[in-house]
Amino acid sequence: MSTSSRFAVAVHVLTLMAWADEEPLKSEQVAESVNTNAVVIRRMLCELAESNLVVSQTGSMGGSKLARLPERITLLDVYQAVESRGVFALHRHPPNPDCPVGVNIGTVLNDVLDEVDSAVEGVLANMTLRDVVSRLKPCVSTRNGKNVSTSTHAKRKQVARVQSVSARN
Amino acid sequence: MSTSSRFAVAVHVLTLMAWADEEPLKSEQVAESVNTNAVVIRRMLCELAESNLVVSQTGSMGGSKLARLPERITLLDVYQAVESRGVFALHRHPPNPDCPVGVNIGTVLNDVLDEVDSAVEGVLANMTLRDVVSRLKPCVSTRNGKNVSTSTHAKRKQVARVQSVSARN
DNA sequence: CGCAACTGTAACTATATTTGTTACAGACAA
DNA sequence: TTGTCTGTAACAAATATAGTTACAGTTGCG
Repeated sequence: MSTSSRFAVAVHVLTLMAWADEEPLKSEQVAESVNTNAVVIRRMLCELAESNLVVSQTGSMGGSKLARLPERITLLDVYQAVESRGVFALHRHPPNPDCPVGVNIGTVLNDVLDEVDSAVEGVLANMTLRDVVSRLKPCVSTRNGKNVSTSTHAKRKQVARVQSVSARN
Repeated sequence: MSTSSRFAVAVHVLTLMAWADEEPLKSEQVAESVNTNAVVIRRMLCELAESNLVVSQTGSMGGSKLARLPERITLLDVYQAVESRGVFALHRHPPNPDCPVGVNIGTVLNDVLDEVDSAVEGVLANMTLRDVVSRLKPCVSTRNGKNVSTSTHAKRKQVARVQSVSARN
């Protein structure tokens, strides 16, 4: 369904910043954790900055940090900052207006899709970045020593997620 | 987010069949209402048949119809038949396992994304094809005379949906 | 000042996924 | 046995996301 990992990456990025506390992070550092190119991160940081979730500083000693405390950033904020469209799309081309079903199905579908979107938003509104960090902490052993390598990319339930298995060059 | 209209088209197709009652519809007829190519429809009908939502018959006088009554087909059935992945995707490439956040964010995200998926499924499970048809009927004037051309493809809320405005060739 | 370290952004390329098309084998009713 | 359909392969087109290179503009500091 979704072919984009924008939400996942955005949460990852902001979690890094919450984890780093007030220390500004450089796009290069973030890119290393996310395992992607720094420009990809900077692009996303711009979007997050437009939604006032992060603040960035240019120049030497620059970097980005959260614009407010992690408990004041919900995953809904993140979602709205980086995903422009709703969960489902309507027809690529408008259906046939001469068909009694075709002419009206869009209206009905819109209602359904709005309900779906609201449900998603409801879930995301109930979790903050602070919650994410809390859920993260217990995994990272006791903060000293090396971290226990829990199987991160386990498949969720039986649904196949878009997730490349390939290691990078 | 979703770049696919599979769910919308599938609901459209099945609604046509519910509307047609027991009369088998030809892929060509369905394609005309959906405003696409008949092969696209046949492909989707195969998926719907695999999930036992429709039955098709080859040969002359063939066509497809619902495999059971519209009130016994939920939109969740439709969703599961045509959308293979969950609402959000994880990272394309696994995050850096040497980073305390990177190594664990996947686990946390999986939990969140599962919650989202469940919410979506909950909404879809509560609506049947029969409901869709009922919501459709009031729009189609009184079944005689010409249908009132309600603005079908209105944008939902303020979110931009993937929806081409272009008329076809 | 002038350099070095960063961000912001444009312009591409590479990948992935969905949709549209043409073509044809096989099923089936009359 | 012929004409009408479905099933499906094979491929082109369209769309969207992600990755890359390049460079202008900011900022801190010697």
